[in-house]
Amino acid sequence: MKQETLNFFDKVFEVAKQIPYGKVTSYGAIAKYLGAARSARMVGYAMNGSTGKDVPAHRIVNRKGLLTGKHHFEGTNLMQQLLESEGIKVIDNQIQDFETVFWDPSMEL
DNA sequence: CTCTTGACTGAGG
DNA sequence: GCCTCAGCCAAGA
Repeated sequence: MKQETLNFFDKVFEVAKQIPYGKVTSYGAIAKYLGAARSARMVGYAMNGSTGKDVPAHRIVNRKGLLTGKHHFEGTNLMQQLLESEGIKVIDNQIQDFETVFWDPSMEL
């Protein structure tokens, strides 16, 4: 399976889909796993097309555990609602116990 | 090809 | 610990 054949966006989606329930990760972690540690911005950029797909974009936050991408969701608190539904505590767009729920693809995969 | 934009990150003050 | 600046890279116009 040559992942090189996949577009950068597709790679991001594949990794995002592998994020376990009740866990979150950062753009940089995904980018690093894809071999593009400096392309964290691209990860988020790619997520623009995540809506409508099976990609749990709500599980992806920035390195601070802040829901920077919530503005790309339909509602104003939809992203937070989804995370809380998975047992992740979120207060004011900030994930609580971020280290506990953090999931690093380059570490687990 | 060049310029702009962006759901980021790390370093410096 | 917070704010600002610069670097990073890919896609779209």
